[in-house]
Amino acid sequence: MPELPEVEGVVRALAPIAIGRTIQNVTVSDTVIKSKQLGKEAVIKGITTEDFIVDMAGMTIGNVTRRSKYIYFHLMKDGNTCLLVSHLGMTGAWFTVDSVDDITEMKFRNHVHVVFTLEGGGLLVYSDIRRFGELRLLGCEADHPPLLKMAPEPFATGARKHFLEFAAMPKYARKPIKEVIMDGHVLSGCGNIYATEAIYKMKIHPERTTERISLKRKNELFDVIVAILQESIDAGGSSISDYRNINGEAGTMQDRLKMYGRKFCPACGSATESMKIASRTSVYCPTCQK
DNA sequence: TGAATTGACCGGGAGC
DNA sequence: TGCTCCCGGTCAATT
Repeated sequence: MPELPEVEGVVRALAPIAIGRTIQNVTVSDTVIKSKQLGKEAVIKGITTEDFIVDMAGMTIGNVTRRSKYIYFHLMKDGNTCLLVSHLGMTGAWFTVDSVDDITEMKFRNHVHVVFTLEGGGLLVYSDIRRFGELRLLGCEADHPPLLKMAPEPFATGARKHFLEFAAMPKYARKPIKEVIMDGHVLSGCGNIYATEAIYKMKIHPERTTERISLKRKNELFDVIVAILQESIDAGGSSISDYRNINGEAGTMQDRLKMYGRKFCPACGSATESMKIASRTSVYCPTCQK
């Protein structure tokens, strides 16, 4: 599952290869074409497959950036700018290869859905096993309002203030803290893995409601989340399940996780327990987390 | 009007 | 071996 650190790794790997390149043509898998023909919004969102192919051809990639868990391809064509927004969903991955056959892992090679052929050679490939990811071609961010509602980047000035203000709002204050820190309107880019780790480090029970955590502790929690996200970026992300970086390589952060996916608490040895919070599995130590 | 819930999008893999 | 069902990030639609 790619979260913010994993997406950051993809962007850092993708940017130097993609910036300045022009897309010669685009091909879309039969699977996606058939789904779209059935009226489903499979991978390519908000536009027909035909229009996507026509519009993307001739685009020059001016920049590749990250916003929360989204990848933004800043594009130019005929003097106009636009934005290709990519979310990896559960199992999405980008590859830069000379041929699709160069994708070594079969489960990714078998689920290639969009191939951008670049002028001067080389392919930019989007693969997605479960097709939960999305590609959305926009004129600008404002064309897709949910993007404007995202909380500030956790590393940006103002993110702490935003987090504390939103966490104090009644609609969030009465919810479990784990649900609140995973909510992209409150805090950007903290998914289930890092939320699990952060509240474990803070010794906070996942069900504890936000209003029952002091302002001082909420400040500390924010610091812990930011530190964990940064640590994971430095470690190349966590390779849980189907995340791979641009070269199909795995990160090492999963080895540093203290609670996510653990059977026993590394601090006290208690058997961990799990429960559903906001329909996501929350693993916690019943002894340490109160 | 806003909040809460449900549905859509899926294949891998666990469990039986 | 083969079947069933759980899993989950996000948005949209519905209640």
